[in-house]
Amino acid sequence: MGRQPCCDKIGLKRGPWTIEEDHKLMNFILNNGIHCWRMVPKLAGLLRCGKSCRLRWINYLRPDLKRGGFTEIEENEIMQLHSRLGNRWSKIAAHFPGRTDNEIKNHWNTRIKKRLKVLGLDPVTHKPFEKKGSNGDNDETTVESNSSKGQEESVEFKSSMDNHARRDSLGTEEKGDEVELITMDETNDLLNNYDGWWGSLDLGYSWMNQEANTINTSYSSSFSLENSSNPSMGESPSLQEDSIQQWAGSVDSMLSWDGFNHLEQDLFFL
DNA sequence: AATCTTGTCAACCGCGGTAAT
DNA sequence: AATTACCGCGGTTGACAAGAT
Repeated sequence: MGRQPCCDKIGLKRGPWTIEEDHKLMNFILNNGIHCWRMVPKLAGLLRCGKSCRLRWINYLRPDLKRGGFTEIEENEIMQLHSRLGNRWSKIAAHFPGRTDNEIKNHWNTRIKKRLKVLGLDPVTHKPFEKKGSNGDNDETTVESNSSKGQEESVEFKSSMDNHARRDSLGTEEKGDEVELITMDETNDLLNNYDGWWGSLDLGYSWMNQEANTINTSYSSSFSLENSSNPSMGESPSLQEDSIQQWAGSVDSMLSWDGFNHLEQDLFFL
């Protein structure tokens, strides 16, 4: 019955991608576009599953990717969007051309989340923590302004994040996807708080982000495309041919993506 | 200098919705 | 209509690097 299996999954390579594999995948997509991910590894001569190829393309090889650290503006926007959308990273990423959901998710989990905690804000609800006891451990709950409604909202939000089905029941419209976590007044307070604590957080942060911004800008000017949408399923390869060829030229001139990445990181932390 | 701890991020896993048969 | 695979998403893991001891 049903469909044919995409691959037998036997003898498929896993783990980090090599430069050679990257080039094979890039060359294939540049020449053929993407019509069906399950066919990509076969046609490109890769011992990977289509899923792995898709992930590698989206998160690393895509020509319109914006690399480097997040700017303060971007981080603020991520927090604002997260307060509205929750952990729907793909929705959040849609607001940041050149950024991947994985990148934003990682940044959230490794940086922003911790900063919120340091400031006594619950990364899930974006509201202040209330210490349950005086033992100083992480046993924290969220303050809900003595509002039972607020408690319900908080609980609902948490469960909604755990329930995948809910995310799709909200509809495809952007507005429909937004979780009503907090009221508009609360949102304004939240944004004001963000402005306040971002300004006072760490003194070195602003210049660090400026550095990152500079690098991002210079990188983007070299590699970003006028049309930032990536060649995707069902899209004609010719749509972005010029841009992609331009990008491909740039890629070929690099020793490797990894090499460039490390160079960029070195510059970033100078 | 060696070891341990912490931070970062690429890649994988598993799930739900959708499409193909 | 039922079954099965594909796609996209979010959660999690593990390798590596950097910093601390």
